[in-house]
Amino acid sequence: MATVSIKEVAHRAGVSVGTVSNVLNHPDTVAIATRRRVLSVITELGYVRNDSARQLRAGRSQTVAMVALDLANPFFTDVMRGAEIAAEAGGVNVMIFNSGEDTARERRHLDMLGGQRVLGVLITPVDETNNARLDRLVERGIPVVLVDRGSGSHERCSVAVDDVLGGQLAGQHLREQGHHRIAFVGGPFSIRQVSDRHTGFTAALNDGPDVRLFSTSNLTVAAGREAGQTIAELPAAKRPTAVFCANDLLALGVLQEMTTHGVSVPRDMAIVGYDDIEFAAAAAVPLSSVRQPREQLGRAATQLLLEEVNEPQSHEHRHVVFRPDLVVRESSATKVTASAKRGK
Amino acid sequence: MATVSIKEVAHRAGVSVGTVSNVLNHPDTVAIATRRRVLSVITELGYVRNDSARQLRAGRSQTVAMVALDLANPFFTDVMRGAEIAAEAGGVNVMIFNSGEDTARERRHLDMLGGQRVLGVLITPVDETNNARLDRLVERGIPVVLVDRGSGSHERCSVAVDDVLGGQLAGQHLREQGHHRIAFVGGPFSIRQVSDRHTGFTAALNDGPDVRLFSTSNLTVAAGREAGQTIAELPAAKRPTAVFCANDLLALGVLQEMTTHGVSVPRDMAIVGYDDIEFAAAAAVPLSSVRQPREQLGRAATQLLLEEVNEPQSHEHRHVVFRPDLVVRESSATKVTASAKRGK
DNA sequence: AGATCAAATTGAATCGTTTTACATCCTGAG
DNA sequence: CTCAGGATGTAAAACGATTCAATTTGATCT
Repeated sequence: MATVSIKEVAHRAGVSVGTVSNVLNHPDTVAIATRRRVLSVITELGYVRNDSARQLRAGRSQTVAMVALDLANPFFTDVMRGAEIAAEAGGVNVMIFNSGEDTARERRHLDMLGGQRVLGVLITPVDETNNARLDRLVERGIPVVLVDRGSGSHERCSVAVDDVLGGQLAGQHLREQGHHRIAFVGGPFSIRQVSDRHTGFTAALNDGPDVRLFSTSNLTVAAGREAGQTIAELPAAKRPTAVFCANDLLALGVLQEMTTHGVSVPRDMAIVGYDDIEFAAAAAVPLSSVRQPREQLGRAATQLLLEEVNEPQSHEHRHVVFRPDLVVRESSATKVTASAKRGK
Repeated sequence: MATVSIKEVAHRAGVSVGTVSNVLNHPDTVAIATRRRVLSVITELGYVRNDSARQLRAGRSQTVAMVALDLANPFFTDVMRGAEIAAEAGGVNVMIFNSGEDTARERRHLDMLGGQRVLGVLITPVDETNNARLDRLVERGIPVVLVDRGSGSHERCSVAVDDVLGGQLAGQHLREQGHHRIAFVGGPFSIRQVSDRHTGFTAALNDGPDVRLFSTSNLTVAAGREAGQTIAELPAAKRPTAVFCANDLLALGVLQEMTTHGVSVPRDMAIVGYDDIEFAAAAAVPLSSVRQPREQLGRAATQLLLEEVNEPQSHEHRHVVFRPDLVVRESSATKVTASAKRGK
């Protein structure tokens, strides 16, 4: 309960507070004997530096904050992991906050971070368009990096993954497998990711087969099942032989419905998802999926942030765009290479 | 860039710093005209309180920390959500940290939290046994609440869910369904949750059928599939007609393998999982599962913490144990009530 | 011994708030 | 007209660390 300060340590060690501080921050400037004495008093009293005082003096903290859109989504926990790794390498701490897609909560968090004088903020904002609060942080010298929200803005750095390319990869793959009747399952198109993936997908098939669109109202397994049922009930001759889904949840729903209706995957129907969530590999028929380098995303974002923190004047804002890649598994393999590919 | 302080505001408003502080903290003690003037200067200059200074003065922050064992696990994100709700109600902030089951990382986080003088800590420690660092926090007046780690210790509060009871619920349920050959899939037993669930399960069946044990080396879908294969390949006459799995991932693996081997669920085989993860309801055959009140866990933990913070002297440490409940879905329903029960 | 210089240590100022004891002003009661 | 006492407002002292100019100490060289 008695919180012990540097002054008390100094007194007990028979030195001045300045010396104690030096032991902590510039150990090489203090004589070895003194250093040892001070250190032993420190452990004896259980002294712990008061970071508030430290930060007050320094003018800023040693912490960056990540404000995630939805921590229940594994995408963000992976990004977080990457951020933690990069932060550790840079000698700073990461504090995680969760906006839960709630503007008010996001606002509260940002205000608080401003008051805390954090080093910088990594954020996937709820609202892509109105970022006044972020601008205010930047004005006050707190750099902000956007994650997975590539507003081409030149005001700040951003990291993102190329969703158009992701769609293209899926399209090329299915085309190479010789499919002619192909469908896209996904929606709503107001979500940039969805429309980008669709755009890339159709582009890859532009001189080939038409893409039939099955629009969904959200990105859940249930929605996938609904679409899957519609598809499975089509007469076999008109039914697509391949489906690309805007995310893995949809794909899993479609897959289940195919199984239920006796449509064999991949023989009668190839399926490709997006995100490569953990369950993709663990599905009844392991699911092909477009993988995003999520951890890298977090690492890169943090590195950009620290760069800006450390060289504010020479820093130029950059927009890093990563390439996703396609993980082919049984659900879309022409020849079922089966267990060999059943990775994790 | 020019970070503006209370002094500047005071100067521009033609008052003393004390008055500005009062406007912020005791608005009713300052004349309405002055208050307005000060407030307008504040917004004009974009002044933001420096929390470091505030905390230094106050001796503590207005933040509680939650150190999660593994944020990639939805269990903890739900607990987190509960904690956030309760914290908000109590007027404090929550900072989330992730130890990722890594002792070193946990240690670093705890040290940092000590330095930050947080109000209190919610934690699921990596190591159940050695909590010296937690003791040190407590000694220094920072209360700690254990989450899902019910060390009967009288040193601190804890919240947990009764896993023995959870196992019992599953056992009773399967017994009521008239099953005679019953199996338990799970492991390793060094994990308390696993052994508790097993204990409760066998207890519920003690005067009835024997429980055949299929031990796994971890709690993944892959492990579940392995066990499922073994089970499915038993001659139908000796094969269990019901399986209780130590968690949902195992259950999903078992379910897949049954489907593959043409064993109909639930007709030939009932399956019950544990955790009620989001995918449980979305599985090909919606999965019965034992649900833990995870959000409540977080809420309760935070409330205990805040209680201890606010009344340190009168506070008595408590151990709150929640009751899980069984969600019956198709995978274990005698009569398939089908779509009616397909709720998310 | 005295001068010189590097190494070690000190003391005070500083960061931005909050708080407390005190001063000032004003109003209305006596 | 005076005075008590409530409203307002102020100045200065904390809070705990870091830093920097100044000082002391001690060793080395002549």
